[in-house]
Amino acid sequence: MDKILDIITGQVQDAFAACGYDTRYAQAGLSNRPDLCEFQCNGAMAAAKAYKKAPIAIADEVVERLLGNDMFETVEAVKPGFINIKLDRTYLSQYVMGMKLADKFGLEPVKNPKKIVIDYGGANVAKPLHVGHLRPAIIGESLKRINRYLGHEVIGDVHLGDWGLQIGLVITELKKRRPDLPYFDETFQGEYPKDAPFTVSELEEIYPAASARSKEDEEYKKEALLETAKLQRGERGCRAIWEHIMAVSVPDLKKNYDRLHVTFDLWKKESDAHPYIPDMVEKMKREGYAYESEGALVVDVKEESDAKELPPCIILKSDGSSLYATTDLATIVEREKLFAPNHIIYVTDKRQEMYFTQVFRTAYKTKIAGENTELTFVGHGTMNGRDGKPFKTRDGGVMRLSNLIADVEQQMYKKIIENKNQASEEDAKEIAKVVALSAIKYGDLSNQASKDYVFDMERFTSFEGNTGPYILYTIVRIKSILKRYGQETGTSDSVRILPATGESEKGLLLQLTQFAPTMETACEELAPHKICSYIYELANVFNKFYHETKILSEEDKDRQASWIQILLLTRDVLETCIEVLGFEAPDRM
RNA sequence: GCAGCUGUAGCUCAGUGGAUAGAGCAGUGGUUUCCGGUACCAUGUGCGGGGGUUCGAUUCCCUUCAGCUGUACCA
Repeated sequence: MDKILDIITGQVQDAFAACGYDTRYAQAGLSNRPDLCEFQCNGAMAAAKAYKKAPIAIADEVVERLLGNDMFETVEAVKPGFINIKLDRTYLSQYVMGMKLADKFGLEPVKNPKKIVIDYGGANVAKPLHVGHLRPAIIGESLKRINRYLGHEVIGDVHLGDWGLQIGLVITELKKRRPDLPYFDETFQGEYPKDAPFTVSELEEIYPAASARSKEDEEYKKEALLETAKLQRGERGCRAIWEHIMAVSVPDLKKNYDRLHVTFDLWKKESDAHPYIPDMVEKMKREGYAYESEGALVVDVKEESDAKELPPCIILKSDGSSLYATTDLATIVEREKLFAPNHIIYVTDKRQEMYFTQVFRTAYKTKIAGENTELTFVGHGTMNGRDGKPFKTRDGGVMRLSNLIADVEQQMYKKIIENKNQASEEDAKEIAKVVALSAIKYGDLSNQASKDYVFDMERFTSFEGNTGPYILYTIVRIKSILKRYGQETGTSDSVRILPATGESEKGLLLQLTQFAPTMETACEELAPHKICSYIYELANVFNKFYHETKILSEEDKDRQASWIQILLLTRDVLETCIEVLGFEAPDRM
């Protein structure tokens, strides 16, 4: 379906053209003065200079042409030169009916579907997921769903960190604690044990301990670097420990991501890029891109236009081992080979922006990434506590993701129990999980990804205000009415939407028409928060309508049936939106 | 030092080259038979400061102040 704004703009363009004005002045937009109109065109003011006429005179001429167009209820020129438009109610109701019958509510699939890889895990094996992993997971998941909804082919990749220093640290610490293990005996020739010498929780304790010690103890850190290099060279004992770490850690990570309804199509990891490294490095050297500097192998990425000094991109450390950039670049090699994507999107902390600038430039310069492979960095801000500082536990430690989720679920459970709407305690627990997820995800996604935000448990779990639970509440309320009415699905032959009578009803219909443009914008700008503000508005305008309209007791059955259709559409649009945001609504709460 | 980001109401956040800059929370006061009142309605001396471009700037440019972040072998 054509978008309503495009249709209006088309009409206005015709009018501009008929008056002898350039149609580029005819762009219509949503009104920023809802008290005056629904749509507006400001082009007369811009045109005034070019045509040396008073803006209001131009607006008057154009309006003259638009009067009598049955698409519009009113069209008027207002000083200094605004053209204000209200949509005809019959036209609007027909348009909304069209939305209801169309696939995806009339959203046109993208003309050129792209193959997109989204890299948004950022999790490291051997480390539990903590609150810092929340944002990339939530944002990336939503970007994946949005792009997919628009018709792109999207591959979500967790891209685990399993090849860096953190593994060396774990090996080193394990060696200190259990020197007797066969992995550390270089003369050992037999088979290593099948079971890991640690559990998940032990592993989760080992890493932080090792990390802390390496910051104080130079020798210890050197050893860890050595072990990392050994692992990357494929040394048997290190390799075996690495396998144990993977076996213990990956299922646990999956479990935690599942809990967030974050799913990946690929569980690739840094080590998967390892086989591509030698050839890649060789090629960079051969073609003259890479050279040795201060012992390391680097590629220059400076450009004339740079306002600041950009350090070269380090391809290999001076000890010959690979690092973050090595595997990221080799991963691009792999992705080009396996998928030949049009676009790779990285969702990580915004503090890594400069690093990704280096990697992207290196990738293009060395032709690892083709000219048609777009590389995009989506940097997200930090989740802070109420004090405005990075979110911590009460004693100042790093908050585990699972604990955070459990806290929110607990909070929701308390609220839901108070309602006494649930059949059983079991139901209440299930519902609490669903609502808690909406609180966490909506709380995150309703902020611009690039900005820091404050995680406020009280606010996010509230059923009032701009929150996930409020959105869910609205959906549940609609479902409840539909259930009582006895129609929870719409069949195409029953769709009849009458022209709106009240203002709140018209407002609801108008808001519904903005579904497609909102989705498109959110996709283009990689901005899930725009969907949040859209559904928040939609929920508001629905609740206003609901409050003014007694649906179930309406005696005019045609009118009532029409309202039911609007309710069905509103419910479906809301549910589609939260689906692409990455959460769902219960049937009651 | 250099570079980048941020600065909007008491708090948390939207927003746009245009007409009176919006929400939520908190506060206050309301809402005939309530389809879920976890709702709805009313109520607000705010775009860090200063220049510039423009018919028009919170939005674009310059400058200045404040906070945060980054700045070669961590990821």
